[in-house]
Amino acid sequence: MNTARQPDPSAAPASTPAQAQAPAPRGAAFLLAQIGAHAAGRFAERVATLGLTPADVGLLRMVAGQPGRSQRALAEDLGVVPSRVVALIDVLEDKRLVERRRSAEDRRNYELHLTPEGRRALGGVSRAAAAHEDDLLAALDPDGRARLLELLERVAAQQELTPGVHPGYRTLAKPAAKRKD
Amino acid sequence: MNTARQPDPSAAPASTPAQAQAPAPRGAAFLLAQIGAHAAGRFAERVATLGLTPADVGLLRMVAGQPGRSQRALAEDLGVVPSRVVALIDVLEDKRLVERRRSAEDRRNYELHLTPEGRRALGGVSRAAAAHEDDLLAALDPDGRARLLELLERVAAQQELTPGVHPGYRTLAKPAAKRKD
DNA sequence: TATTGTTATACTCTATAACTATA
DNA sequence: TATAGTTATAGAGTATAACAATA
Repeated sequence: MNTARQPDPSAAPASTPAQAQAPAPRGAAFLLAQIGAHAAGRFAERVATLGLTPADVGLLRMVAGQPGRSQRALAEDLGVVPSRVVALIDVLEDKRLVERRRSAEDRRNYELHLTPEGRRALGGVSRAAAAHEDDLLAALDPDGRARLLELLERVAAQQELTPGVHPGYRTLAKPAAKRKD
Repeated sequence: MNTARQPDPSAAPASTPAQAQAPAPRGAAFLLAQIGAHAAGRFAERVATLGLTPADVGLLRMVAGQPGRSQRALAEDLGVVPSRVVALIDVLEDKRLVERRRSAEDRRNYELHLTPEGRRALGGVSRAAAAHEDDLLAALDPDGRARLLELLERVAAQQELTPGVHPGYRTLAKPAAKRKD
């Protein structure tokens, strides 16, 4: 679906002083953000063919990894407000991928479990993720991929990123400069 | 901020096939998306202290790199609709960072230029970006950073990502599964 | 008639806060 | 009174499409 894409280098600027300042950021941080957004977008396209959003996938994985958690616990892990988990789980329950079971111990909360269909869906996701990985890293041979993985793992650990949870659930860019005129 | 974190293997589902399937994605593609979103968020926080959003920064850089472009040309480069560029430039013009000048050749369009203040702001952004890079890659020594950069550049090139433009302007996650019930 | 830029409108997503049911 | 979950409401952000000025 995303077709138009040529950078159009024909319209190159001749000689601008600002050109020397910040024409295009070429640091690793920028590349990480750029490639990361690209990767997220491509992954979203892939799982969309399975009828899922990236958020759905994250929830499915979380429920699969820790069955029986409450919605509130999930909300905390994801860094979102409980009401949002309601909507997310509603979708998955409508699709019969996740089940709400009233807790016997404390009947206020639910225990979330995957249905057999949910497990099947997660299998499809795994295949999509593998294909995604392969496409995204097509530029690198197995050795290059291993080196990249190792470097990324070090960065993620130092930045204290929760394994398996990416911050796409929280609102990223906050208001920044709220002008009052 | 995210405190609770134990995977709680005690609650292990004994024999759930899904557990072996996808508890937490640990591939490079996922890490790229995770770290990328994290990096984007941190960068947004930094430039917010300068009164700018990441979108503002991208526009400023683009105008600096190729002064005199029209809004429509910018819209095409960014992959957004022209009406959005109006709003983006409005903000920058209100802040006196960018100037609209009527083109003499074709009075329908504007030529966009940075003001001196705009150049100053971009200098601040460069400093913020450098600090950001340093913080983000604190886990790596200069050699590790160089290796990471080289790997990322190869991936970006193969994926045909436009240098200096990240896809944060377009709507990323599309509706996916629009149910009709 | 075609094109640049603008404005008006609608839609989607998300958080806030009030509400219910259990404890 | 406190907590898990739900619902209602409002706000921000964005695309679509109609519009004005110029070519």
